[in-house]
Amino acid sequence: MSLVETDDAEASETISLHQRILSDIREKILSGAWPPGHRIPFEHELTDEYNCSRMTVNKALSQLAKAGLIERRRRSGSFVRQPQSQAAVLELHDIRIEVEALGLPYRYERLERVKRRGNAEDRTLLGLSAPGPVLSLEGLHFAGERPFALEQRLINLSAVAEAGDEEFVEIAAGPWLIGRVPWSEAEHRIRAMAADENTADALDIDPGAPCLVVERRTWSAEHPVTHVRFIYPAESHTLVARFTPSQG
Amino acid sequence: MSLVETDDAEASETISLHQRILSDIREKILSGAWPPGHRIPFEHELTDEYNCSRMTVNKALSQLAKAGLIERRRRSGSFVRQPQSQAAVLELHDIRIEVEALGLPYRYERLERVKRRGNAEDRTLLGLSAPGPVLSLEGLHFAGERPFALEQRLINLSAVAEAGDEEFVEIAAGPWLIGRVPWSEAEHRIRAMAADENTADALDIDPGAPCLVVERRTWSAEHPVTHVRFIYPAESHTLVARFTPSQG
DNA sequence: CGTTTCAATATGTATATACATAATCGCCAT
DNA sequence: ATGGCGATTATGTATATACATATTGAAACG
Repeated sequence: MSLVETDDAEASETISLHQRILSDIREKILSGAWPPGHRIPFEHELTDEYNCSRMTVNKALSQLAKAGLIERRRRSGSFVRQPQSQAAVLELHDIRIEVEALGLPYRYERLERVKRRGNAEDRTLLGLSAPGPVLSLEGLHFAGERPFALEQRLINLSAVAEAGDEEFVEIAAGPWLIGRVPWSEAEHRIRAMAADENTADALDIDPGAPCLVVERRTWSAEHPVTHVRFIYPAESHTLVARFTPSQG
Repeated sequence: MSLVETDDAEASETISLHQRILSDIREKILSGAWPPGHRIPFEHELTDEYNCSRMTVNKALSQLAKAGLIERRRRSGSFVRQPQSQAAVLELHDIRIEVEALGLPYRYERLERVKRRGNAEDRTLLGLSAPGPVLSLEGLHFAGERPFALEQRLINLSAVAEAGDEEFVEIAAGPWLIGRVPWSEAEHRIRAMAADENTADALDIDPGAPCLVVERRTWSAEHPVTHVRFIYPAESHTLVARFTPSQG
């Protein structure tokens, strides 16, 4: 592999030329040295600068373009783009992980489990057009002795038939579904809500207390799989989302 | 450009071979035809299947690997990965856009503007180590006649000196900052909160009513730029985040 | 003067080739 | 058996080359 030794005497890392070009340009843009609208050197100029072939430069620039940092125009060149609509990446971990990250013991407890033919509300939540069997689950996630989150879930049994045979007494359906369902799409809705009687009771908070609600609908191969609603007491949880322009 | 005609008699699109390989494999994975753990054909096999060079196949597979859909192992081949921790992309638009998308007239009204030497709280919020001048702003975003969101913002004047000369009476600082600051990083925190006296008063809701709070800290070239807190009455706003496995 | 045409140019896609690297398998010697 | 060693193999990176395509600027033309 043709690698490059950085001139740093102390820590001479070996990174690929591709990576070097990429991070060089990225740095110029993020530092503001090349402001939005600035024309990036032509491929043939970078070819000279880095003493490499055009393909290598092209690959790096294409990647930056795909990441949205630059815009490429035939015959004109490549230009630093105007910073775009803030899009942030929200990592939604398994609740067990989140709780354990707090250094607290995790426990799950099922409250309710009902198998039924999906009613109108079920079908709306799942996004099902035709009626079919669904599994409705309610459970509590604990951090230590305190309720951490209330989970209300619907599973489309037409899509995941085996789920109908599971009891989900001590394991939540989330981890169970992972690994049983292939790559899927998801839509999340995040909002605030006042705790109703049921919720307040389950979470051991006052009725009307503010809660953070995260709802997730999941599809696999175009078929609805599950709808889940997590309700967190306001104090217990903050979502964190990061935006970093195209790490690559 | 070497393009490929799809065999579809009706709508013969011309897409690049690269794109075709990419979407073919993507489809196989998302449909579950190639479940997690499945070994993808070797590059030389795909080379045969698509009758193209290894470079073309390699580029496509590398892209899928970068997107996290597959994992590549030297000497062993490429494998479909286990679906990862759900990471969703959260689009955070300008509030004006959001309001206008609702078909309501938008208006911004400044409530307060204070220039001061950053106190301890300011510095914590901004992530500033040294003291320095800051601009503190409070304003209301209206959708029609109803308050839509309360904005509380700090701007690090050491990073954006010109902001000190702006009044921000009728335009919010957000749109003003875009275009004046180069590409930046951001961290968002999302939580629920009960409205305090001030907030309830400004938003014309009951004290204690649930609110959705979005806080954003922004850095440009490692320097803190601004900290902003948006407070939405629970009814007025839902954040939507999507996860789609690697559109490319 | 406006319009059309054409050549120049930067990027887009693909090929064939080459060698590096990491991981694995099987062989061999202990 | 077992531990090490080298050959094999699939991927990783890079090159030189070729031609396609979109766009621009200038020349040619009416």
